[in-house]
Amino acid sequence: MSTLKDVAKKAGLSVTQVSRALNNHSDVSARTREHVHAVARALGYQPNISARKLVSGRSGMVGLVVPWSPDLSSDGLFMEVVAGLSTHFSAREMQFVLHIAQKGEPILPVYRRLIGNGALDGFVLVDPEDGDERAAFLTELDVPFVVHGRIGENPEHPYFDIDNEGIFYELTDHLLSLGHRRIALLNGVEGRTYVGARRRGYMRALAGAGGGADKAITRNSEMTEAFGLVSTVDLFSPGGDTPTAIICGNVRIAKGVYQALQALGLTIPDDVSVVAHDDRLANLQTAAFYPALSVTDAPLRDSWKPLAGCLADAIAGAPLPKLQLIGSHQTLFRQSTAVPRS
Amino acid sequence: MSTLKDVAKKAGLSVTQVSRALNNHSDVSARTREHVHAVARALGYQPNISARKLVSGRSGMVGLVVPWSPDLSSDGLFMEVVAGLSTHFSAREMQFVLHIAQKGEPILPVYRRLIGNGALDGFVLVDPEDGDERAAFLTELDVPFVVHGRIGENPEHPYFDIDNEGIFYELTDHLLSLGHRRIALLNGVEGRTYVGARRRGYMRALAGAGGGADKAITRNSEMTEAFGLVSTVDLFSPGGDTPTAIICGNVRIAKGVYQALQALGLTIPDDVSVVAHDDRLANLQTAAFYPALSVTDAPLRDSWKPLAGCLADAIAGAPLPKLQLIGSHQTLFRQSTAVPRS
DNA sequence: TAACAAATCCGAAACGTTTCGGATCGCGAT
DNA sequence: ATCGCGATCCGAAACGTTTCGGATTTGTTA
Repeated sequence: MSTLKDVAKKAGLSVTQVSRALNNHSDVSARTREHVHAVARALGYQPNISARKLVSGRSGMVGLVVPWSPDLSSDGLFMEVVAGLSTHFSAREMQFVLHIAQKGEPILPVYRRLIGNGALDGFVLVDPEDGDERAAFLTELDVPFVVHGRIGENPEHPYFDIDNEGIFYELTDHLLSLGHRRIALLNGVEGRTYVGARRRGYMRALAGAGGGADKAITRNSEMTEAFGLVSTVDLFSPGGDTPTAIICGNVRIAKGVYQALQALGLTIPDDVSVVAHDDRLANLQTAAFYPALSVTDAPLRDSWKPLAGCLADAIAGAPLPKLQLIGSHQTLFRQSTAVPRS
Repeated sequence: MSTLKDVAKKAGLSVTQVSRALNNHSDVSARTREHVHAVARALGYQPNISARKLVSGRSGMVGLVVPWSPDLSSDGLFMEVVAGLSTHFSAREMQFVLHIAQKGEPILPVYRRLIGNGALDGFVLVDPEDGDERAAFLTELDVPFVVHGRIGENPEHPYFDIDNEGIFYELTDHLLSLGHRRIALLNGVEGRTYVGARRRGYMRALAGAGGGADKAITRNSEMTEAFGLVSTVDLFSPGGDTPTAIICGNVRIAKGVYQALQALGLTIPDDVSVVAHDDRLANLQTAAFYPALSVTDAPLRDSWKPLAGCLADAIAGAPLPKLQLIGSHQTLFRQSTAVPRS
């Protein structure tokens, strides 16, 4: 491995100037900078991140810590997350490392170890929960991190999120404006921050509509096809809160709902309207549903790049307002919604 | 973060002696060593691995590099590997980091980057293939690594492996000694080192037996239930090399074979004997098969500890013979094997 | 031509650890 | 008293990088 000194010798410059040249610093002439870069490339020079970290406090390594759980592997999602983040940090010449914590191991000490030995510059936090302890802990220790989602009302932390509340307001409002008054929401597991945001959007829309629409009908569960199927059957069982429209937390749920409604002999959208939010995770083409599913569309895949950028900026010391990002979404209303049967 | 200097000041000793005390070096009295440890604990001292790496050349971080592929997540195996290795490196106060390479990205430059910047001390190599380029590359660069499996005839690299050849010799020999002469082997995908080893064991046993047993009947594929099912149907189709016994690369294959044989109206072990190697990965209880499946048993879960130990020793500079380990296995012959129908 | 500013460069210190070579001390043997 | 030895300690150098403060060169203006 060649060092800065080697490059300096070969380029006929001081170590100082070579360092500045390679880091594209200001007071080095364009000519020498190019020359230094050329020499460095020729020698296959790579900066030693340990030395760099020691003096500058930055190693360029960031991490993701996840507790081991069996469904890490079952769900294809996790690998998608890792691959996506890895890709975009690489593009910024940063190293992304994954640390799987042991089963049942408390998570905070893991962060403490990883921070204490000074290997990592910052962290990505996924699957935030209400009152998330990790964010509080890292804030306390003044360690940079970015959250995929938002924790609490007015978050003081860097994040990338989509407007979950707004999206579910839109979905609910769309159905309300068609005339629906009994609208069910099939939401995710209580405790996840996005689940609360989605509920708030739904409630806010209901509260704004007249005509006795303020009665919430919600179910919470892991967002699976089975959940959609089972809760639809339940909702339409005698004595139930039979809704005229169903909002699904994702497309998988919607698939279960479609199956259940077909089995129950109910048609979409004549008997029941169905909408969903599509994160594009499952390989389900919503346009190919029959009838074509009305959705709000916000690919989760689009998160990794802004997340990586946000953490990089946070480490570089950007001010908070620049580190709070909201992704965009599209509204695609198709054939699965209509005015309710009188 | 408190440093060595802080600990030294508080303990009333020199930095040198504190370092030696914490690393359990020889020329420090038992009393001071305990004292230093106590002070360090009280201060929550953690060594800065960057500083350590810089001077000693060791960071205590090791890595696993895997190319991204969709079936990383589908198969539960991968997470099992990561969690297992992570656990056992943690136990040795080492950091285990996972690096997912991008889809289709050539893998050697990834290693080069990871080595060049000096972050990692060594690597674990999994899923070795015949003539594996990674091992050659790392050997060339003189970077420590351990292979889960063996590459080539007389490997010059550290490894932990099971005796695949011996195991499949045993399985084949067991069937031969019962009188079988037409024995099929349902093996994994050609190219993986263990697949070759298993084939060699099978062939060696066949070659040693008389009576026209030297005709190999083999199939290669991903080792799934479907593979077992399909190839059994194929083997017993008219004009096929109808065997009297089947050796399965794992228990999933065996499950498919059982299903196929039942569908074909053939009974185990009267019409066909079945054996398998059990790596305990799938949650299939071989004793609960009907009839109970004869297996060789070598839990893959038992690999992570020796693998971690082997890499740690390799980094510490242990001689090669101490770094080439073979795991043990058990032979459990049960009710799925019998003498062939005359 | 002198003076000054801008551009470009460099030496040396610093980060936190390990380790080499030597220092100090007590103590029994010569 | 001297020597040697083991046990225990310490100062200083080194690892490869960034950065502070100052030095040198170049170009421009009075």
